[in-house]
Amino acid sequence: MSTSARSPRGQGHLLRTEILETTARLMATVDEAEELSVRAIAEAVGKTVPALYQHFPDKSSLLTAAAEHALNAMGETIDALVAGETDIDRRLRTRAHAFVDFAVAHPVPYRHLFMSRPNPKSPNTIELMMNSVGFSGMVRDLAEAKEVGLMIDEEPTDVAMVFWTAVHGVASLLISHPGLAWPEDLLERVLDQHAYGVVPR
Amino acid sequence: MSTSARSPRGQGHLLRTEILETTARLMATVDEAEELSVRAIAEAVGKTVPALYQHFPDKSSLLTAAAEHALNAMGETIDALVAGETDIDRRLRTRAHAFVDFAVAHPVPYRHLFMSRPNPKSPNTIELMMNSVGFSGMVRDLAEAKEVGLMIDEEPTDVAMVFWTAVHGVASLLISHPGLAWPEDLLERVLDQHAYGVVPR
DNA sequence: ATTGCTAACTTAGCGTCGATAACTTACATG
DNA sequence: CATGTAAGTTATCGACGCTAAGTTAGCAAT
Repeated sequence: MSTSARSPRGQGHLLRTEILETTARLMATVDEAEELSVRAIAEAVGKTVPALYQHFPDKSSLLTAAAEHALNAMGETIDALVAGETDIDRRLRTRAHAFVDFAVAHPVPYRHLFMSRPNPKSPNTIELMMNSVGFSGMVRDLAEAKEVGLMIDEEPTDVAMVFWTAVHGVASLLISHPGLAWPEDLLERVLDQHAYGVVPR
Repeated sequence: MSTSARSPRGQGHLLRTEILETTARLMATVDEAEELSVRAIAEAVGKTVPALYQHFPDKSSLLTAAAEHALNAMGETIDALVAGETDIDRRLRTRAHAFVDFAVAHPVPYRHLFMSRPNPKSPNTIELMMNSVGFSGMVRDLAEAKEVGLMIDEEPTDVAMVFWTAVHGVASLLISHPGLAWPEDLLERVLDQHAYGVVPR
């Protein structure tokens, strides 16, 4: 087994970062996170399997941690996109689109984070999402919309959760069943229905 | 290995039914369909592993076929519930509730059918759902709503897909993250938002 | 009644996997 | 220079999906 050089004393945590980056990279080469074997990851990193288990309690936790990297990147993307947008409605739609775009572009981490059974040894992925994906920003937008009279009198947090539930539904179906004849602009339709409803005004 | 009697000549397909029923039963004892091992299923059936592989090309197809049984049962439940309901709005809400109730009550088959990567060797699960879960009935309801002026001028099939996307989002999140602080009556909120929107009237 | 054919299985085993106990080696510190 | 311990490796366990090859039971034709 060809292994890379050992880290200097006290720098063992460097390996952790390398494991995460390598795993995140390998995720893009596969259809489902679980398809990655610990052995394959270890070989790509240049270490042996037990070396990985010194940094992560089990395979699932490793995959979750690697997927978080991608998630955080999405959070920053959304923040950047929304920063230049003053219109509240546009801001909310931008968030939704960025989220679905991320899911479709990175189905492996998305599926592992939001569509798999949560691993009790890993942090709760929904809380993760709320902290990293600008959920609080979304709540803020909705609160502002309510103040300006653009939203009905509901709790912004509740509306945000309902909103995100639907957006997740879109992402989830697009990922699980690509190539299916979804209505064109499914997301826009979902957003419109959430905004105006289907009962005639 | 204690195996059961061999089927009479030409009745080998009897085993297939028994495998499916046993697998469906075992699914309720586990947190995820993939946790069931082919060996465990074979033992519960009272046959050996290769006997199972004469009826299903691989493990995933076996699990899918077993999950369909439960799905069809749900379809019949929905039909029965809806039959006695004349109000269109109530009928659509009944469908949604029955669907989510099924998902929460049978998370293992639901997850396998709608939240896993589709197996090319198995029938498309979304089409399965559309045929078995009263999707066409839902489209009919929406068309009727449109005729009576209860729904805006949109294609009923498209609206049904958007509608179902959101309902699936609810089911998916309730399953993947139970015990989380979802808004009480999350589904009712989703349905209301779809009906009336969040933009004040 | 015996033989042959084939459906309905079983035996045995391959390669892979996640995980771990037990050992080794390099290095900072006294 | 001795030594403790961080940072790894070696070797292995039990379970898994799957399959090639062998076996047995029952019906059909002679």
